[in-house]
Amino acid sequence: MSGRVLIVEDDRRIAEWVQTYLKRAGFTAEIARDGRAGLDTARKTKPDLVILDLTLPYLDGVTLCQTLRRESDVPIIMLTAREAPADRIRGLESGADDYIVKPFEPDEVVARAQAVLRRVHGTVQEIFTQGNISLDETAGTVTVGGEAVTLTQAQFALLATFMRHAGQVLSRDQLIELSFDEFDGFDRAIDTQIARLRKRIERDGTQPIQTVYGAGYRFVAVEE
Amino acid sequence: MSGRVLIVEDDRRIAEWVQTYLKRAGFTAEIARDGRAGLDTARKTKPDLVILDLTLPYLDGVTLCQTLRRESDVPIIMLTAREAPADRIRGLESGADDYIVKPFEPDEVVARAQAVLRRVHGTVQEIFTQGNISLDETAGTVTVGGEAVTLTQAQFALLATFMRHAGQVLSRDQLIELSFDEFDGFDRAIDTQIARLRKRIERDGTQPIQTVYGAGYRFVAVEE
DNA sequence: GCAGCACTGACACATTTGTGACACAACTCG
DNA sequence: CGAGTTGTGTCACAAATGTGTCAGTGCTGC
Repeated sequence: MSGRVLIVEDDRRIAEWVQTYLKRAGFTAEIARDGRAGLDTARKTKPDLVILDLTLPYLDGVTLCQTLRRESDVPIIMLTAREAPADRIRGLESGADDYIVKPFEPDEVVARAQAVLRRVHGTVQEIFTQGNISLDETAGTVTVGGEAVTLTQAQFALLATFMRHAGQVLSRDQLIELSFDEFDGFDRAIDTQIARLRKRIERDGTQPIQTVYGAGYRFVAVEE
Repeated sequence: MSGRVLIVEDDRRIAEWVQTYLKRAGFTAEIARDGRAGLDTARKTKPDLVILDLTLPYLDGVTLCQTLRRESDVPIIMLTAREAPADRIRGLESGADDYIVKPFEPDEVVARAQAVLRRVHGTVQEIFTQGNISLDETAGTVTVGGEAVTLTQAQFALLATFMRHAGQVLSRDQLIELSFDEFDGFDRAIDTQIARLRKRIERDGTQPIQTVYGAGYRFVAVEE
């Protein structure tokens, strides 16, 4: 379950804090620093979910929320500062699907985000393309060079993680953390899965998954 | 990814408790007993992470946090007593990256410390460029004159240290301390690694890594 | 200048450590 | 039960790293 989230929040620290936890939970998260930027970004990137601070420069949260509501049915979670009940009401009236009161636990944000997405969509659409490999999270399909490839669940999750963090070196522990909810086994089990995954996605000598000796693995796009 | 942690906490018992667990997890941990000492130590030793009690003698946690923030971007974890939400907000607003509510499990401190370090070193893309050499810590890649170069872990860590302290003379001991979490071997082993590193990053007579007789080595940028 | 010393570079080697391959057993799900 | 999937153990191989030795170079004091 993943999704593209837009965080509209003027306090950089809070924004990045939320972003981090969302990323760790498998989301892709973008930040807009004020209301106007938030509206622009939302129109352009069409995120799966918007997390919206109530008090924002240029264009306040309520107005932004109403505007977005008129244009799309993107789910919106409102961050309301203080314990001002009036704010919550205004938030929900303006069309938010849920609200979180500051101060909050980051885990709570993740949980609510997942809940809202599950509620609204059932699932979330995600398609990655890197070089000749493309992966559709919704459909659960992978194609290499246009040709369909079948992967097991674990291999699929691994590949998704690789494509989401293309170019980065990922340790076995990171791969486990990012790919599986729960995992029991030594980290060497990853090697086996990587080997199986390689067999299925490598084409005539290309090496999309590189071994970084002593560190882990790295996925890089392969040109046609 | 080294881990030197500074613990600023007036309760000796708690401080040593945390210290023990951090050390066991592979960190190097130092303790300062009050705010002023904390500030001094932080300035002198430049730790990778500061764990900060909110209530401190001489200089309270919030003030210390703000001061540190102005001077550097060292990650800060705040220890907030009890469940005072106001404290958490003040903590985060003053620039802390994360907070932990007392009473806490020592394992939690370790986990958060690792998370914060991962976050800071991981998401913030660290790319150094000096002359024709550029190094990407996230991707684990090095290019010289635009051409990719593969290095081993040790050589990569060494080069990263050099680029981080470009122009400075670094003794072998300093290089070891700054580059490796644990290192077993004589300091002459560094010579071998330097030699191997030079072979890979020198181009037509340039000497990015200079030998300083009797003192150590120095990295200097090379013009095109 | 020059001898003597300390330090560094080069290189081969042995050890250690990490990875790939593969077979097998446990497990899951229909 | 049966097919497919997944983690583990083992082995062989590859890569990396520290050490030892020796030659060469830079300093120092006379």
